[in-house]
Amino acid sequence: MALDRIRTRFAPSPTGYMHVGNLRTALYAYLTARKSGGDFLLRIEDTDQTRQVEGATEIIYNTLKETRLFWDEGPDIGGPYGPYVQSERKDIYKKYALELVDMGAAYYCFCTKERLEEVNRIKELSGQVAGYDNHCRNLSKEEIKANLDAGVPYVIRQRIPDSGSTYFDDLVYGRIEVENNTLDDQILLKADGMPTYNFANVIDDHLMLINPVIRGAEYLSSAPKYSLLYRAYGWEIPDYVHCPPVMRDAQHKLSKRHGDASYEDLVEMGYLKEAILNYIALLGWSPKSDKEKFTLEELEAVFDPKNISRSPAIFDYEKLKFLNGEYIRELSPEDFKEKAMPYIKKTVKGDCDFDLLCHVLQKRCEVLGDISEQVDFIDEMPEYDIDLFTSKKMKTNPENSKQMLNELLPVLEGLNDWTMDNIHGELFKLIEKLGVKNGLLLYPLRVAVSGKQFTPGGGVELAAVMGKEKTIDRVKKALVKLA
RNA sequence: GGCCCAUUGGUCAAGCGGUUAAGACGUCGCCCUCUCACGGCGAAUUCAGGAGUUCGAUUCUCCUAUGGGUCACCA
Repeated sequence: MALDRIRTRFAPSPTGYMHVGNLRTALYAYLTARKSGGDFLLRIEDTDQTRQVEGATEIIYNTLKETRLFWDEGPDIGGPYGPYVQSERKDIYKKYALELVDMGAAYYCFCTKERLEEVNRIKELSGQVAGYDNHCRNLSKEEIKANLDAGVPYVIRQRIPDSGSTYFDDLVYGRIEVENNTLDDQILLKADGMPTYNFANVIDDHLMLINPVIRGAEYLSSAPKYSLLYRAYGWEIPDYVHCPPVMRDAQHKLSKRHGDASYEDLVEMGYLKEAILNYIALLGWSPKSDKEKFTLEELEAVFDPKNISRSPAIFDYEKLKFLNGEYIRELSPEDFKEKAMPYIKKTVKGDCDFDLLCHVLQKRCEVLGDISEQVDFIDEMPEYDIDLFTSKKMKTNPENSKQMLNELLPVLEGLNDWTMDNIHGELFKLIEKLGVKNGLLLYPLRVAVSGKQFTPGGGVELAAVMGKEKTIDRVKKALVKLA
């Protein structure tokens, strides 16, 4: 349609958290704009006065900033088409609604909620489809004036043509056309003077020169009504990009209300922002190549809304984890340490070689949140059974473990410069002297020092991480246990 | 229920009339290895079903099934 400048918008309603599906929609809108050097704007849809949530807008700002989805126009930075908060645009909607009434494309409706409920109840009983019965469609001018003068509360409804059909074009779904008689005379302006989403989005998107309009697929079925509105005003109908939902499983959408993680939750669990963004970009969209790892900048270059999928995508934590692991492994040792330390500190209050610990941890960490448990043996020796010394693969058992521990204890005690290289050197000399396999000596050391089946790092590494005193102490205790 | 949309391995997906039906995650096996992991190699698993159209359908059409969305003074 309009081939002018690409302008997209992210228009969340402030609910108090960032939904993963919403974030993806924001991402797609952002990318679509950036790809073509267009504008990306932020608009807050807060027309439901009953659902105001304290601090909700801040969360939206923060999430977008954290993920580097910077906007060119928005409530905080302004812009030529403001205000960008719908509740501040009340007068604008009213003006346009009245204009519609004048044109005959909308009308005053004085029906009470009670009446509407009654109508729907009766319709349901008789097996009819719910919906407005057009009761106020043809009130006389006098009736309307009398009601208005008497201060009877009213809403303004869209007058849908009785016949004909309406279509719109979607970049991912193609052209969708429906019969007008399946459409309802929806409310445009509520009794409190606020517009409904169905009205506000049309006015705002037009006034803010938005094209294409990118949003969730739940609006697919109301889009024809919007076309009717655009047409009534003589405005150009924008192109649409409807994004399929992100699902928890085959039949449920991802939803915070049902316990699914929001963006903030994922971050708290220890997922990296870059990994989250990368993953959700791939949920319902795919590049024309095998490439899967993308920076935001790379996405900006290759993204094309035409490649968005038409079917719902199930959110797969396994894949997110994998991707997160990839991002973690790419971190510089310094960055990893900075991110990992808070999680390490949850279970390690004492001292140890944190640099070395981080070094061994980085390769074994998919989600930062797992770290706490991975290092929980460092401060305090866990209870363990001597069966742990038995490893078929290492050919160890409590008996030979005891032997080996007895062999390595004096070696460790005699070591003055407690570095990983030295420990490694001395122990391997011993291995050679004894003529045994590495594992036979080292596996028991690892168990003695950690009391765990799996640990980040082997015996030598753990000994180096924990220090001489603690290592020797634990080896001695293991010997007592094995006696 | 009406209307709209969708349907390729367990998951994300490529494909756009002729392919050995990519790739990734996950799973399994092997190698590496002082555990686990990382890394390397390999394997198994898919076109929802049925009619058409066509020399030929995963690709086009229709029907069925299944799933989703929507029918609010919520967005």
